[in-house]
Amino acid sequence: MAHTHCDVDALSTHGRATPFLPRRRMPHLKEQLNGALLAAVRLDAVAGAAAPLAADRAVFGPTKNPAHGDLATNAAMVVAKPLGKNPAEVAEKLAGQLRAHPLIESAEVAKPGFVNIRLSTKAFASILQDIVERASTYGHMTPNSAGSILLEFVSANPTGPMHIGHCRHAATGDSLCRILQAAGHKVGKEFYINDAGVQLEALGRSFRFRCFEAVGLLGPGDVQDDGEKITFQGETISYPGDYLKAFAEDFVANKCKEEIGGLTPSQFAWEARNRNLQLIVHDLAAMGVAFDNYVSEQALRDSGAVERALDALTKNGMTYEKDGALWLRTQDFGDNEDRVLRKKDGALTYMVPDIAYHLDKYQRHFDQYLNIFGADHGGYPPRLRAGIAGVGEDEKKLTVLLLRLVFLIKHGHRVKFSKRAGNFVALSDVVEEAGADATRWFMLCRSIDSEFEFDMDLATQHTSQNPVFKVQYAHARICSLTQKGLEAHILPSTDATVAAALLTAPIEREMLLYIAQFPEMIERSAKELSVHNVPAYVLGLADLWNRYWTMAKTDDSFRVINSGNRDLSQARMLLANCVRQTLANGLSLMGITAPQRMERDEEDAS
RNA sequence: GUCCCCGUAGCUCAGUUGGAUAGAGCAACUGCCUUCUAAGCAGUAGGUCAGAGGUUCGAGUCCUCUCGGGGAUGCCA
Repeated sequence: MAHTHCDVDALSTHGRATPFLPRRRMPHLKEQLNGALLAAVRLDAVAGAAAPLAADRAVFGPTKNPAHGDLATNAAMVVAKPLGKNPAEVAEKLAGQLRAHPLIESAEVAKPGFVNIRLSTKAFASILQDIVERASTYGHMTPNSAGSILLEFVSANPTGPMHIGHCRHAATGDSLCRILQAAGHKVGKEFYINDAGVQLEALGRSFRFRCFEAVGLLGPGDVQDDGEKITFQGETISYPGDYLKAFAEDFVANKCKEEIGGLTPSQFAWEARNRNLQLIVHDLAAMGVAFDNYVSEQALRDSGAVERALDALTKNGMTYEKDGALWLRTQDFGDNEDRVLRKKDGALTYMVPDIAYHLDKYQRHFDQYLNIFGADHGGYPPRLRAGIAGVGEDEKKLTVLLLRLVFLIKHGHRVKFSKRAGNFVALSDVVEEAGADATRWFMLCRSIDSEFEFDMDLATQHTSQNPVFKVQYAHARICSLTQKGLEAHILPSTDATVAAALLTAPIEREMLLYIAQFPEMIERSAKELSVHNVPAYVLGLADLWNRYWTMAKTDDSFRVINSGNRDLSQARMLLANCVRQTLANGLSLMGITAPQRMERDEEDAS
């Protein structure tokens, strides 16, 4: 497992039938074939006693070479060794069994012991039929057929606007939610607001300074500004960015000096907090991301949850006193050393509210808890686990994904940013410049374990080979084709079996096999908690469609409409619609629109 | 020091619990629009999968070691 997270297996509950739940749907093609494979291996004539050894490793997989058929299995090789038999012999027996299966046209043995199969017309028909019947839910499990998950992501501090890093978090979290929902999980999206403690006090000081500045309350010697750092009445202004100036000017607009001067520090802090939060919600909305729930740290503190968590930790013996401080045994959960919960001076560390928050999550009884943190928070997971276990909950239900950094590339160079100077690449700027669709695409297309360079010059290209537009274009083309078909009275075939029998061109078979893999792709993404497979998948499908499309440019016999054969035209129209549906479903997993039309800009065309 | 992640084409990165001849996008070169949208397609070129051992029918993938890059290791949050 490549990811920086733990207990992935605990999340992979899909694909395994839960006894109390009905089977969510008919098994898809690959599941049926794998089932048939295992049944065949289990026969005494094939592997018999060795079959259990094959249960995990023997599967059908796609072939890279068309000469190897539609699908291939390694089952014979897996099983031959423990049986002490020749893989080719086992493969021959296995192939003999598989040939009898209605979804299998032919089964042949190849070199070391592969069994290569070709699918029957019935199998190809079932692919088409499945998509027609399931439409926008094709590839999905029945909703809520798998465990519930509370997914926390972004949780940006309400101290300023969101930057490009949050962008990746937002896109990843939202897409992961969609993938997990498609895999049958019930998912809650949650945002934790760090609106208490020293951070918020610092925000209040900064905002108070800007308000005083805006209303003309600054006294002589109040402000020191050496270009690097601003201090106000001897205290550092931690958030010097212009956004607080704008908030301040708006806030003081209808207020007199006395009114401003009479406000308490916490009133300033809360005012700034509210305005920042509003900005965050607004920025997220621009990306199409919305949360189901926002949890305020301050509200948790007010409710007494923090004290309760601390009490639980001490009561359960997960803590000890040393050097006048209270420590948590985080080493038991992989930490290098134990961590302090209550400092010598009596103040609690940030860990306690965080643990209280997680206790609050657990009290809402989800099956799993999933957090997306920045990779710079790599120290968190062991501490959180220790805390969760310490309050008597099952820390194995927590999975933490660590998401790596994003760098913005403009004109071929990394854009430098410094939080100190208050200049950073704002999420809103990225979305405004590249659009929500392209932004989401690029934020999703890399494994979360890789740092990634967001190339603005590529993302904003509408004229060149921008992958987002390529996929959307393929979708729009099929919509356009369907429209043309309507005008020509060529409707998608309603008989999948007839259609499948006519769709015999290699590229057509390739497309059918490809769209048949969509459900597996979702399952795999949900199991691995990864998002980057989705863009890769839809791009691959768009490529296939575009290739098919262009073939008709030079060979009329590949045209969908006017192919000279009405049944064939209708069969191809059905295939086109199934490809379109799969593209749309894939884009939907990323939260990217699937446009019906794409008009070419005059500017872009030049 | 310890732990985690990364190292694959000129660049950015995929590579499905170990499978057959290692892929995509961008960049480069050559072709293809009287036709269902050329925001497209075909072809060419580009690789000691960081390195060395090991495991086996079979390794980019698993194990060990080495070398590089990044992150985590506060009584900060």
